[in-house]
Amino acid sequence: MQQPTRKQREFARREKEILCAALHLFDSDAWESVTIEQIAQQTDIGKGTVYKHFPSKDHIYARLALDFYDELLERMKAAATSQSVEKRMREMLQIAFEFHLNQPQYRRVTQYCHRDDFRCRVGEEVNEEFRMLDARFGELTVSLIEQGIAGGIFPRRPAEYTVYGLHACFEGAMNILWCAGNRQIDIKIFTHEIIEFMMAGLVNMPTHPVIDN
Amino acid sequence: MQQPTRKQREFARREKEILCAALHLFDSDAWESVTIEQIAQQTDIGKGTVYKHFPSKDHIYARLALDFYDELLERMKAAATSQSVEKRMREMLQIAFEFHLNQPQYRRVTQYCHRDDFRCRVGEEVNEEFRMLDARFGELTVSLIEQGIAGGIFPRRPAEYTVYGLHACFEGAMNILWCAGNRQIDIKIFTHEIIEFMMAGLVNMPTHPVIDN
DNA sequence: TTGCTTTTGTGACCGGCGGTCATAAAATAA
DNA sequence: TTATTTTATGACCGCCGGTCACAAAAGCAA
Repeated sequence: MQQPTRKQREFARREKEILCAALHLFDSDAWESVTIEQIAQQTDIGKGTVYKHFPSKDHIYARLALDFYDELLERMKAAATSQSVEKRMREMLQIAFEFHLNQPQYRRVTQYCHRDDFRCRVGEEVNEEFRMLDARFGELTVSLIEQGIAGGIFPRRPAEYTVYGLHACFEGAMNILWCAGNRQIDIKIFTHEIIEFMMAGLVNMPTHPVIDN
Repeated sequence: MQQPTRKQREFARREKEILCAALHLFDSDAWESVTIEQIAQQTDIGKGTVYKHFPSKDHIYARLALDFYDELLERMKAAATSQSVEKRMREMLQIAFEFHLNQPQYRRVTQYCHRDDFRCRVGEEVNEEFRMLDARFGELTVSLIEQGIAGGIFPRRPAEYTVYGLHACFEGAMNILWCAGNRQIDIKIFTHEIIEFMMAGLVNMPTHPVIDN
């Protein structure tokens, strides 16, 4: 495989600049009103050049979200190592919360990109990237839940069902944090409460009555 | 206070027709592309007439969501009556899920109206209605949690913290249900799992160490 | 270095939309 | 029936996503 040419490197560098400019501009309540023209001006290129890099505005959102989740997944994988299953689960949840909270500029693109009408619009190729990401997040969590079940810490039930509660709670918590607006929520108390709630749910759900082994 | 005049009744009737037409049109992935012109045509009125009823398109979304939540709140209040606290909590959660799932046409306007950038745009009067609704939902849930704490069913902790977990989990669950798209989720299993998860979390969270009585 | 060809960047343009407003249509009062 | 007031309306405006004809830059051969 050949090294990228100087022109290809220049193209890639400019694409990163577009994404940086976009993310910076999206970091406000007016994120949906940000125009392609504004992104082009902030990147110091022509408007038509943006379309050389991205088929549509939605693809800019998608790329930003995919890059964000790619890195979150790596961080969570790197953390799930040495301690007990329960500690690893807490640590993974903590990392997930902190990763979101430390990069609030991504909040709108990540929320927007969850929507299935959005995913319809961006087409099959980008959708496949999202599905693969979802699958890898699922694998990571299900695997840890299954280790917990095997170790007797979590109740015996299908891990792919148990993950529903974790997933719902995490996503809802992020929505609440981002939608808090001017309502005063102590973020540390909130995330602590949510993690305790999740762990209490995870550990104490009733054993699934239909497991046959 | 005078009875509304025939003209005022006619105006109110037409406003309900506009909302019905809008809801019907919003019930697809293309909901954001629905135009005021289309709503006007479906209602058999002129485009300018829509603006006699609603200051902006966002106000149409807002009114639909407010009406939806008003009715949900009444249903949940009516249910929280006779049984044990735990049964009442389960019943309230069940009602909340069923109410959403039985009226999927509201899914997009309800999700959209949670966003704080949306709430900034619709102005203070509509925002106040949303805040009052949020407060009433909070009161209903906190009150039931406090009854559970007093009855020894739920751990002693500030109810306004405990509600965080419930709130996050419910909101996240609805997001997942609506965003499932073509992914196959068995809705009955999913909602059952989520309610079990919530109840397990609610009942088993550690007692809050800083309560002083 | 020059001239020709190819590649790439660009901003004028197009079609469509939210929202406005001048005016037509309808309602009311005398 | 006529004049006045009220209300509905759709042409219009400004703006935006996305396109494309062409200008500018890059590459190549002589």
